[in-house]
Amino acid sequence: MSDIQTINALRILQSADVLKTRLSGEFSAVHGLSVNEFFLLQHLEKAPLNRLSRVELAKRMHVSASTVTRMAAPMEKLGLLARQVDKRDARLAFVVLTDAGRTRLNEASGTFAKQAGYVFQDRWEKSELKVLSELLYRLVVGNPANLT
Amino acid sequence: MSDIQTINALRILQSADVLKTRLSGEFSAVHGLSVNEFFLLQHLEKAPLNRLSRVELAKRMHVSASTVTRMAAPMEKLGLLARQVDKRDARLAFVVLTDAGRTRLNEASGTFAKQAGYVFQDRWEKSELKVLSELLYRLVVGNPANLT
DNA sequence: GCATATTGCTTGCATATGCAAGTAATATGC
DNA sequence: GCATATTACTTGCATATGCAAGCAATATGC
Repeated sequence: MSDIQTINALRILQSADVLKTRLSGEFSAVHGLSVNEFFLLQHLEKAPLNRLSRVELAKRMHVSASTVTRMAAPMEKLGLLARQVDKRDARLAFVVLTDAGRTRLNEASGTFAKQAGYVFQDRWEKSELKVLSELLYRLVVGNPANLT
Repeated sequence: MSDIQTINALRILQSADVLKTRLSGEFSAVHGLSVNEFFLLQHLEKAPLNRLSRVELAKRMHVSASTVTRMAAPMEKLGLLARQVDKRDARLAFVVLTDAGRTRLNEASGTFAKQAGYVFQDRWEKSELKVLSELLYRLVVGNPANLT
């Protein structure tokens, strides 16, 4: 447990755990969303036409296609998502963000920002947060999963 | 999707996903360990007497006590861990790192360092890695889960 | 010192997720 | 243009994990 790269990897993994733990509580309680469902909505909002095929969504979320199938079903029933079959290619079943989904996402984004604020406030200067974001950017840049 | 704190939180979560994906493949293939089992071994190695109660281990790993119970059982059978009941308090069942466990951990640590190297090399100067580690340190300092 | 509360661990049940197989649609090679 | 391969999605099964209940041991209040 020594070289700087190992330490950074460990700290990133642990920081993510801390963040996820903080988020998941309030997310399910206040918004009825899991953290992963929140990310699903975000990927759709960022996508052209607010829609993505299930396979593409799976890649961006770092989950399997079956997980997307199973996550989308209940969210469709709630009206947060819709299914849209492609006319040219009947295999494609897009997941589309509905207005209700966008509304829910906006509410949850507030919670996300609030929790991120708790975590970072008072321990980092604004300039340091900027440096941190730039260093982390190199880890996620080019990754289709990147939401920032 | 705007303020710097939100962006940093998102990037940390995504970076952790990238790292975990990279690690889990080689870990299970080469060492027969999941990433979480690797962390379990690390927590024990860092602990006094190389042992921790199940409850304490659960806290440090950010998992439930039942998960520790279930993770430890097969690792005990493999001889990587041992169970040690406290004489004073018969409720306490320590999880202890065995020599075989330490050996396995050392092998896996090499893999971890190698993968961390792949991720960070060529994209960060040594000095930047130092800055990154210091900024991340504030997220994990004081956390009993911190391994660095 | 006894009744009650708390603590540490385990187990049953529910949920989440991956993998592999299955199905249907489209693409490719000839 | 037909046979085969590939792609997109779904489903069955296995594993991982949390929560709540259960159990046993210890601590606490009186």
